[in-house]
Amino acid sequence: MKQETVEQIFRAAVEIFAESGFERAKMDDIAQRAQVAKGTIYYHFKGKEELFVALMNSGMEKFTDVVRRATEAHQDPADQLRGLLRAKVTYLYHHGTFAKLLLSEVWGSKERQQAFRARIRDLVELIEGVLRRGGDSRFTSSRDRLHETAVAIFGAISVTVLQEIFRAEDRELLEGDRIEVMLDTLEPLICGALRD
Amino acid sequence: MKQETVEQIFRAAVEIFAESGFERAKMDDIAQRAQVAKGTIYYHFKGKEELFVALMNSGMEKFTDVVRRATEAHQDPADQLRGLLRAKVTYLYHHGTFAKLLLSEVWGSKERQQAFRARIRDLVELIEGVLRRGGDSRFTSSRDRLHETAVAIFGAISVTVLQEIFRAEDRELLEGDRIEVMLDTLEPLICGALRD
Amino acid sequence: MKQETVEQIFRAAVEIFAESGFERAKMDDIAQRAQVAKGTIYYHFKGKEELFVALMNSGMEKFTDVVRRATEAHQDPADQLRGLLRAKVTYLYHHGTFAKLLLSEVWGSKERQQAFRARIRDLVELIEGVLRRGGDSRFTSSRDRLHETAVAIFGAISVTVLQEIFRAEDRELLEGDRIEVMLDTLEPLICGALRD
Amino acid sequence: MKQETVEQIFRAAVEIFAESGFERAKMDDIAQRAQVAKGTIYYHFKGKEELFVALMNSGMEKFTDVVRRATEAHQDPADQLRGLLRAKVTYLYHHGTFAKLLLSEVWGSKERQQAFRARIRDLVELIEGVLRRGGDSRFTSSRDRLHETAVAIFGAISVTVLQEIFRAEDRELLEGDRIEVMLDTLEPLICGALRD
DNA sequence: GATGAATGAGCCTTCATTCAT
DNA sequence: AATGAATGAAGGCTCATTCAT
Repeated sequence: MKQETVEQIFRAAVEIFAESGFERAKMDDIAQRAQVAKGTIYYHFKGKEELFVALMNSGMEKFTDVVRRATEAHQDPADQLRGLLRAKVTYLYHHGTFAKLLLSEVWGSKERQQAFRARIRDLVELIEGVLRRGGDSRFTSSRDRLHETAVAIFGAISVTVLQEIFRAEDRELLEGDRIEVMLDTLEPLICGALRD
Repeated sequence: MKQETVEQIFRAAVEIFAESGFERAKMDDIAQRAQVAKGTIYYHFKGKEELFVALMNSGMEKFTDVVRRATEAHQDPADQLRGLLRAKVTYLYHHGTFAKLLLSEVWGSKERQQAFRARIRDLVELIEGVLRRGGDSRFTSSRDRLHETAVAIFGAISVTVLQEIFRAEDRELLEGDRIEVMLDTLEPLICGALRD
Repeated sequence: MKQETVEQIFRAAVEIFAESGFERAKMDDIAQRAQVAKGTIYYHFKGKEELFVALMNSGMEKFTDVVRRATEAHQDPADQLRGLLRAKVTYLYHHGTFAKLLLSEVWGSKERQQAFRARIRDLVELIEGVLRRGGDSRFTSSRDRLHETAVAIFGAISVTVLQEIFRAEDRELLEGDRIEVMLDTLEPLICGALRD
Repeated sequence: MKQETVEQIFRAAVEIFAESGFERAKMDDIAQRAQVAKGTIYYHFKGKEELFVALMNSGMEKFTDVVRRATEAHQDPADQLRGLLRAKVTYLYHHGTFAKLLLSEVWGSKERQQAFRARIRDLVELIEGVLRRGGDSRFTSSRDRLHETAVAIFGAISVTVLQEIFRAEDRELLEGDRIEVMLDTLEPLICGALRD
């Protein structure tokens, strides 16, 4: 069993889905990009939906892992938050194709999207955990709104990176130092959450 | 010329588009909900795309107006920011259908979506303006990252409200006081932007 | 609303379904034969299945009506049975396309086929009624097996006609007097049912 | 050369074909039920069609043999007819899966189906032979319609049994004495053919 | 202004068959 | 002998759009 084939399909699928969104993405295009016959996709995945879900789960898992590791590399909650921030921004900026999917295909009531949101919750909880540990060592008035705060931070980061990605696409270049600009922008905003 | 007919179509379209997203929304359904023949829609709009764009422009205009008025009702930048925040949160929470569209249909490279992003820029610039006025009165290191900060704030607010909307839908109720919770959560985060 | 279009589709569908059976029949072919766009079929019928069922119901209704009228034209049970026999044989022989469907698409457990069988039951009950009236006037040992007898008669007639139809197709001609041969063959067999 | 493998495929194929009919039957399902890889089927049979034909021939052969033996066990034509009747009814009732195929896959103009009909002709000729011998001993007006009569008898028996099978499936039980009921029903009908 | 029947390109999915191992 | 991954032609169904009335 060529694990390779599945890999090819996976890679092609991320690209096509990201370029066109779930609805407009054509199985034909995915097959073509993967250099595989259309039937081959259906040999490995039950259908478009399943392929997408598999993709998202795998993507979110990788993403969350990277962010989690960057977080756990530090002890101090403030450092953790900064590590998390940098990891998330960097990852999303360098996986623009995934970043677009992240914000465009989550919303909606279909199962697929609900499953997606469930995976995002893991990430939000990661943020929440850091905030909680940060808040323990000091007094925090928002102790009971940690979850909401984590969501807001998640949104701030995601939207900021996405907007930078579109900016870069318009100018047809990805500047490395834009990451630093985003970090400088987001850090004060977000780290305020530990001080309140 | 019945302006009424166009109104009916408009109202139906917002609902259908919000329920299903642009791609899944069917002209048939819009026609049915508007109690109009399908051909009638095409008599008034060039096509699905145009109908959607018209909708978005009108929606964004109303939305931006409300937020702008709430901002300009105050003098002090901090009050302005708080006013803007409350207005945006309240509006989005009460126009969940519009809120969903806002975050799900902006991303993508199609003209329609780019046009949409252009309208969002107005809103972001509104935020940016407040930040600028707030920063003028003090020294701010992020003076040159006002735009990025505004985007981040926009994202934080939008995602927070959207997540609350889904939460409410899961529990099948819209609690009024959730707005206060969101405000309490977002205010410290966002207003930090004035203090940095 | 052109009732005509539906008629065209109907006529084309009977032909195609009869030629190829339900499974092999292609919507494309039906559309082509009906000189209608494929979408038009779907505008009038929910799908292949529904089209087929509509067809069958309409076909069986017409068929049963003809047979019923031929039966009720007589008073004496024996005459009724002969009338029924002649009507059924003649109708099936002249509607070979329908006759084929009758025996090839009834068997199977799908809903469609069960619905079909339900319609056949009407016909069988018609036969059963004649047998009952015929049996009342004499003593009949098979009084309690009237239904089974009716089914057997139904089978004898249907299979006989169908075999003649294939015979005719092989020889590429439909001989009118074959009907008389079939009647002469079936009458003694079937009318025996009244005498037992 | 494992004859066993072919046996497994054969057994699985009968089941699947009977459950779904030729068209809906999937090679995948046959392979799965036979606990064999799909390729294996193609190693032993040229394709779906050939597999089915092999099946039908083998099935019809077995069936005809049973019926023939039951017929030849008697001397008197009337006894032969009764023996034939009992054998056919019993066999079909106990091989419901085969019985369904018998009536659903014969009709149609495809080679496969014509080949099938040729095999059925053997059976019909068996009946015809009995009738001829029966008629020899007496005077029979239907002497020249023996073939047609045999076909009618074939149809009466087959349809009756099939209808009983479906009845049994609906009630989810196979009653042994239903066979006697069918025999009691069919005997008078059929044996009349000898007396006319 | 409004209608709704008709259109047909487009897309997802199925499945018999092949073939390298 | 047997396998099962890969294939691709085929077919059912959708839906935005058109147009005669």
